[in-house]
Amino acid sequence: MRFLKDLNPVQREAVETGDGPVLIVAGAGSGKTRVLTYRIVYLLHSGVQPWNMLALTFTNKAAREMQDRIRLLVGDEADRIWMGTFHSMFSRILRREADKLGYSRNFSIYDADDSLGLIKSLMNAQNMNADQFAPRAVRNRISRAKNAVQGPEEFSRAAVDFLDQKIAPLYHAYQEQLRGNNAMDFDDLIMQPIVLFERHPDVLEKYQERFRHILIDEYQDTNRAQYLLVNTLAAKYRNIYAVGDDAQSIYAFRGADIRNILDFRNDYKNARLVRLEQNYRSTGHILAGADAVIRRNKDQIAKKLWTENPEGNPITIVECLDESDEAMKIVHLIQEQCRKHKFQLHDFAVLYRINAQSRAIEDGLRRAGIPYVIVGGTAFYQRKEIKDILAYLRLIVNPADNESLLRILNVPARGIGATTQKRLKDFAAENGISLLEAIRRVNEIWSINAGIAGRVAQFGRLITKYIALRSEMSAGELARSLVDGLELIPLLKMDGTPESQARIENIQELLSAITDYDAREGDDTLDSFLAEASLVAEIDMYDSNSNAVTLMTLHAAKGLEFPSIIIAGVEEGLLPSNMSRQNDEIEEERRLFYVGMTRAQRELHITRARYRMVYGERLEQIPSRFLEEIDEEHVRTIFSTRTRSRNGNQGRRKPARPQRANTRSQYDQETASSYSQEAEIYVGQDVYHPTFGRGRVVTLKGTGVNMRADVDFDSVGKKTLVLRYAGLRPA
DNA sequence: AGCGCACCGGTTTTT
DNA sequence: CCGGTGCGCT
Repeated sequence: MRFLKDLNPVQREAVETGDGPVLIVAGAGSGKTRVLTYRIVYLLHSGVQPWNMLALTFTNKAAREMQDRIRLLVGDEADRIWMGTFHSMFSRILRREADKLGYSRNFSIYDADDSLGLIKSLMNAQNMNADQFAPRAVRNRISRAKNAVQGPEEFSRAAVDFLDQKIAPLYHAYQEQLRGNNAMDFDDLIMQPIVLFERHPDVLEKYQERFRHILIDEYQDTNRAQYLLVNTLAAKYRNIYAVGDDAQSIYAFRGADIRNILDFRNDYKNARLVRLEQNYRSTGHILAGADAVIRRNKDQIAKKLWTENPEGNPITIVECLDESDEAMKIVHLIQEQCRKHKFQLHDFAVLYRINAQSRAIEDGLRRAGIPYVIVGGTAFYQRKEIKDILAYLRLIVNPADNESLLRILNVPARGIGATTQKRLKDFAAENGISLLEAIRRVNEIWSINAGIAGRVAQFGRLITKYIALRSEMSAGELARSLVDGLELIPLLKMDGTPESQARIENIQELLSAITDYDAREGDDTLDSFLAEASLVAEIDMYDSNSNAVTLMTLHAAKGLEFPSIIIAGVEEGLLPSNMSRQNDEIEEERRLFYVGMTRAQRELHITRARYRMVYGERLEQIPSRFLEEIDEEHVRTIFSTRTRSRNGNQGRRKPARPQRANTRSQYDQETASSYSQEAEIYVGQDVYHPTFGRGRVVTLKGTGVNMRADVDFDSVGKKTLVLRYAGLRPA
């Protein structure tokens, strides 16, 4: 096994360790991904069949990248390993076994928004005052219960405080509605498999035999339900290989339970423990500074990170006046380092605590003409126009999905309002039928007058038509025909605003994504496309090769690394967030800061502002307590030299040099978009597409993952393709 | 009955 | 600066 020579002795021990429970405590930058990858290759070499492994990662992107690396080492065998997030892997299992749980295999997956909509309508139906209980709070409580594997009954029995007692019947009703809609929420994708395995020991045994080796990445961020699920699945062979770092546990708010990793050796007696402590990523100053911060936390698995890397430059703390000054200083930092270290734009990431911070930074970058990509914010699949179309498609695939139906019943506007909706709902409830069924029988509902009933019936016929068309068309054709039939694009065109133009482009992008998915995956793709679409995270679409600075939250940065990191807004109230009061929450914020610091390879800059607009009010900010925790020897501080008076004409700064800013950004946009580094596609090039054959690139639009090409094909004429999906090759 | 407009309130992080 | 809710108009 030649590849083992790429590993240091400890990594090698981690890779070659025997069967049974294993915990790899992998410090930041210690080669965790490499160990996990080689462990899988090692298992394959020792005779384990690829289909006997289940590898669970934190993001789809991580899974994809790992699969790519394994493929380079062992070839196509890699594709037979089940590798993906908990949510996508278990939704696959659930689809196969859905009937055993009283669902059918075409169930819908509800995201947090869909769940919230359902909870709101339940609260309305039960005349619960939304002022008393925030629907979001109810949803979060239910989600937490599910993460702790509490079904409605257990929850109800355990409910002691007032709020829980109020929520218990809602939880019950919510779960019933989900079942009625043939839908699962995110948490169900973990909890329902547990239920499945409890009720059907034969099914459990089938999967225990199947997945004899289970590997889990980012183990510190698993929740109780995930722990239990893996525990059940691994009970027979006990080959559980968990990799994680307790110091990087940052998802407690979503149910992650750090005890899973801290107690691993209690849960699995005679588990082997390997500590990866040599850091290959960061310079000495950065690592020492980060270590000084994280040392303050109690409750840790003992470890001491070290590195043979050079000391490098000290960590720089840049004091700024306010958020726009901060943005300017970030621009300067980027420009200066590009000159000094020959860094390129994709070598930089700007990290922040909350998405709202990106606005000011974006403004600064835009003004300087520096291209950037944002990870997070409003994810593509969360956009209204996209969710609307997906709701149509979901309804077509799963006619029981009342929630999706309600979303689109009046989109685009058909003159079917709240009152009519209520009447339809009542009729459906009285007769125990789905909303779509009620719509088909709208003539029997006397309270709905003829004019409106006509429009309702028309909607019913539309959906019925597409349900029938589904067996005759590919998913791509169906979606395209639907968008045409709804006349969404002409409707948006009439608006004429830049936003509606962007929406049109988003819709077209969605259509190409479906078409390309079709071309790749073959038949029955609408189901699986919809399932995958609900589970993509923004980070999954992130393309690190684009010629742009990356902006994202500290959470999104987990698992990534960049030559140069800038952490913005390191102030009390922001980092640590003022939502965190108790000590364990402060410790989580500290871990978050630690995660951010340890993303840096060569340069780490931290900015903070003395004043910041919060709630439309200019507040004086105090430096984060975490800054003092970095030993002085690793830090250099640059104080703000500017005075407050300059801020007086801040709002007027824009007209001061509009010409120059505009030309610059136009220039950059052009250079950025006429050439795609990743695919090496440029305008005028002859290309080859797996489905459409030969063609020539006419134009390129967008940047990064959104980059699209108009290609003139010999076979089918002109088509717009999203490069990320299209698989174009230079011909 | 539905739609458009104005105000108000509430804001972390996300599979 | 964004969305949701409530009111008044059509």
